[in-house]
Amino acid sequence: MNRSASIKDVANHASVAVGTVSNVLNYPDRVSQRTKERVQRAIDELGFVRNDAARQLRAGHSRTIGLIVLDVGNPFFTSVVRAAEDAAALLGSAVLLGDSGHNAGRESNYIDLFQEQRVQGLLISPVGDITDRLDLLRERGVPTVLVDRLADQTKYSSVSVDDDAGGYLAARHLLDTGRRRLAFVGGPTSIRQVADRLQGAERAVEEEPDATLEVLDSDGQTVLAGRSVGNMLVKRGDLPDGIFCANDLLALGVMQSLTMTHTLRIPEDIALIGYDDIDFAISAVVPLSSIRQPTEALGRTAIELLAEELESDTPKHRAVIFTPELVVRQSTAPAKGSSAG
Amino acid sequence: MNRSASIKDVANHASVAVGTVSNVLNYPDRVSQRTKERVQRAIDELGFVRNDAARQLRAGHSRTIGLIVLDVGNPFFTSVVRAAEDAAALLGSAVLLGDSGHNAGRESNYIDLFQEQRVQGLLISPVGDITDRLDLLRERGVPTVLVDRLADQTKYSSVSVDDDAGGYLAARHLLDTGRRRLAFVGGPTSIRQVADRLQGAERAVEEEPDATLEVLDSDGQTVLAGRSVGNMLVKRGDLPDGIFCANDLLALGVMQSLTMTHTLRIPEDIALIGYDDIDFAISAVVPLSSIRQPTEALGRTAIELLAEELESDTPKHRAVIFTPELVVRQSTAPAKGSSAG
DNA sequence: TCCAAACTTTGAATCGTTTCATTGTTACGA
DNA sequence: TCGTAACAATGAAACGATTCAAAGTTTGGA
Repeated sequence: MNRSASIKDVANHASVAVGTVSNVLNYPDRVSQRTKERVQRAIDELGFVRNDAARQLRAGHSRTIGLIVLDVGNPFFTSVVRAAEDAAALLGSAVLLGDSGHNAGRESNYIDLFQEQRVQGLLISPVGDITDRLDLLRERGVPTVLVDRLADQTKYSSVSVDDDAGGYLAARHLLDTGRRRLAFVGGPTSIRQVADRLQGAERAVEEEPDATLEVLDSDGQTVLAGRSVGNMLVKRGDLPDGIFCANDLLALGVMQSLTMTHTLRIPEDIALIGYDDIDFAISAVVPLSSIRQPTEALGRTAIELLAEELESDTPKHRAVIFTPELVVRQSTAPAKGSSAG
Repeated sequence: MNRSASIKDVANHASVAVGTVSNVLNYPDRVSQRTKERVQRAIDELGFVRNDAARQLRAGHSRTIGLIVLDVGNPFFTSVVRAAEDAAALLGSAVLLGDSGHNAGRESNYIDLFQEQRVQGLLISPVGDITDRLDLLRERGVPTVLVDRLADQTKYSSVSVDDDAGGYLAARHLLDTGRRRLAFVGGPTSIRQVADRLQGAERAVEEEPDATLEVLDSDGQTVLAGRSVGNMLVKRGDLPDGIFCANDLLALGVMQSLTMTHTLRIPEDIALIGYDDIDFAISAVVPLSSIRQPTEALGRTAIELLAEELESDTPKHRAVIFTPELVVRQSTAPAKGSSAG
């Protein structure tokens, strides 16, 4: 209804010039105590709130950073988002969050929106290969940092996690606790993350001459898919003694089907390790060992890399790759008296 | 680096007036085909992108709606957010998302930010009682709709879910499937939602003279808390034949501890029903019956109520209360030949 | 050929803030 | 009393898009 108060209204009400009000807001040291108080009172009485659009128009840029993730519902991204928000707050910037939901159309809409908002920069976990679009952004002076995706380092900075190392960690842990007949359960290896984790696991297994690794395909990355694989194993017999699942949901499914038999025990008969360390991992029937990704570091570092690009004019990009972390719980406790290492 | 192109640059490049460029963008029908094409070419060549700050300054308001939720990681809110975004898109507005994380400070920061952004309106699931703050917003002409919280209808519109009805649904379902010795497992009843669900359950139990309801307090709303309660029950003996948990995590915990004994069967010996219908409910060892909240409807309706307030000058508020829905799965299958209803 | 109506295009004014050159004020030593 | 340095306050210009009254152009009937 009644248009909100402007800096001009405040100036009139306090009987000062608009420039003075602006100084009170932005450079309090330049203003005398008396004036400051008078202006402050006017601000309070009128309930004045800065109009960010006008600020931004004058400044030529906003104080916001765009962040587009593939799925806010995914704990991995939720955690990244939170860390990014906190890191951005330290720089005095706010984060505009967009959820593409793995949908290129939504992703594109958010990029449009953020461009119109003149965000300072963009953090994005892209749906597909949108380097063309990002190249354009770069030309327009919108620096971009790729999240959870390795980038052409001559063009972009990026933060990602070394999935090969994660796979190695998981398999190595199974081997270290005495297991030798390993199985890898994962969705289609066309998913880069799955392929990398498998590759890392193979690398570990090759270090032990007497160890083997069987690859079991799963129909998706869900609890139900894991349960099918588990049921298949139980029916088939000839069980592995250590199972590495490409994510925790699969692992929980496998755990359900194995424990449902009431004859197989975890970890005594079969050790089980997942990936992602979701909240549920610790509360599984048998607490699930897992590989934790440093999500907070991802979010924080993404903002820091963006800040670097904003500060320097020399376009020097960096690809920061984090190493995931092994989280040991009961599901991989050593089988026999062998030392836990 | 190179300041991005303005509408003036486009006008020069196409040899037309700025007003014409604006018309091409906003009222294409007013512009001749020839001119339109010329302007469009200039736009493409210069890579012109509208400056939203300038638009907004002129328009006096933004085309964004603020949405502050308690926890984006919570599937309940994730779903609400998504629905709100889609509904807002239909109105040509974008949603600015803020995650208060149950923290009043963060919440306040977001309100400040959104006010500076001159959002058209605010949807909020408030941390505590911030009606003072919201009253101020209302005076300043920022309509607010409360989400998942019943509001003073003379002042605000709100969307919420009837937890009493949900509790009734759950308990009634246990009774309908032949159970008579019921137990309610929930965190502190100081949480309104928990208290309401319990109250609804009590209402249902009172309808059956031979039914009883035992209330079991839990230490929080987690899987682990549920497991403690389950373990306690198993140790104690004298088991109920139907358990209603105030949320699915508790129910999954209870399920774990009961099935771990390998002597109790769900649903034959004890039926179990949760609340929220999280993704995991369907993939539990025994698929979990639950109460589903209409999250999409919540998000959509919140936006619609806001739109109503924006359109009419008469401040007429509405409190829309949704009724949750029973989702029957195996965990509450009828105990004995009794008809499933 | 002329006129009026319909259609196009123009460009100055406006939104609210920040910036900054200019003007005004104060304090103090000479 | 004067001069000047330090400090305060002023207000016009600028940012980029939209609006709208006014001016310009086209069309077609008389």
